[in-house]
Amino acid sequence: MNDAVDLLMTQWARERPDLDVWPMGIMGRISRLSRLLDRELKEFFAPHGLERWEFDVLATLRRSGPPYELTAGALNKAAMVTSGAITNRIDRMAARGLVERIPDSGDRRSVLVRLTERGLALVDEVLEPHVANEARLLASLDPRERDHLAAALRSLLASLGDTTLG
Amino acid sequence: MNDAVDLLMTQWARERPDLDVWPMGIMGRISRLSRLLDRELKEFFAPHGLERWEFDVLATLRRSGPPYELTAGALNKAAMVTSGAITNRIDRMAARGLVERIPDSGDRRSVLVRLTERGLALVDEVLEPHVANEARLLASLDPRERDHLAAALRSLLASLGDTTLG
DNA sequence: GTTGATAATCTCAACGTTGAAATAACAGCA
DNA sequence: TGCTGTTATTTCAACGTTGAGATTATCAAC
Repeated sequence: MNDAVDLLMTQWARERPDLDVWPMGIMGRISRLSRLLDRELKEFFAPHGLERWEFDVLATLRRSGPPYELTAGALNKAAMVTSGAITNRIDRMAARGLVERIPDSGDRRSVLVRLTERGLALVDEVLEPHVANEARLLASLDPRERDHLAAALRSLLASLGDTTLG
Repeated sequence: MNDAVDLLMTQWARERPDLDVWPMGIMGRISRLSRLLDRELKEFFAPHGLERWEFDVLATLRRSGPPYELTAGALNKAAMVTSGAITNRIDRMAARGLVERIPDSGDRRSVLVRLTERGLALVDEVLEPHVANEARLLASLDPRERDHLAAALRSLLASLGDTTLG
């Protein structure tokens, strides 16, 4: 089965036969997959009244365990966005009552962001169907392929230095 | 070697042992890789005076072959963005003299976007080092791993219906 | 205890995308 | 020829992020 990147590479082979564009076979696919999958997740979360970035923040706090709080800095590293973006996200989510800002008694420069009861209930309600939806999107891979794919991606991520969540 | 997604999945295993979150091992990695690689490409193009989206448009036109022109619609499908984004991109690139708008004599609703000499020269100058930079980013994978990874990603992309460039 | 360097967050203007509405042109057909 | 439905592009306000600077707090060394 061919995909859009095969077509793209065929075009390069014709136009620039002097170049071996093999890296595009991986880079191009990661980029296109990321866009396609983002769209799917957006569609999934919309009926739940959530933006994807909101779910990401909720999930990051949820999986950190009780008391479901992290500093703003930890959140922005986990989300791979800038500090300005996290301030903005926390503002909006606090306005919706999903998280609350708590002063960090240990370090007054820091702000702790804590899941409210409402935020906790929402993420726990959405989590299982979300994972099921992700499984649906990956259903074309059999279990062996999944493991190999995850392993290859892990090795690439680690080689690029992505070894901590913040 | 572990990566950030291993940590994330460990947290879920502790907090929600009832759920098998295996899909995150693939979805999370594609998402994080896409961000990391985007940053790297941005850094690569900056010294060449190019934004990543500019290079994408130039490359799409270049690989389509002489006369290096495509409709605005073909460009927005290839770039996976909306029509509004493409109008904006063409405006800016035309202002920089990298592309020009040509009326489509066959269909007056369409606009053909054509690489200028300057745009052609620029993309041909940047292409080889760009591919070399991509190869550097993927250098941790040996040739067999590359092929397997590309094949798994192709199969996933194709299963999601990404089989044409526009 | 003051100084200087570092760190965490917030602020805000610039940027680019989205999504929907507007405009213009095509195609088929009565 | 005149309708009707569809397609291609542009327009534009709303949205969220970036990137840099401002603010406030910490820490180590003097």
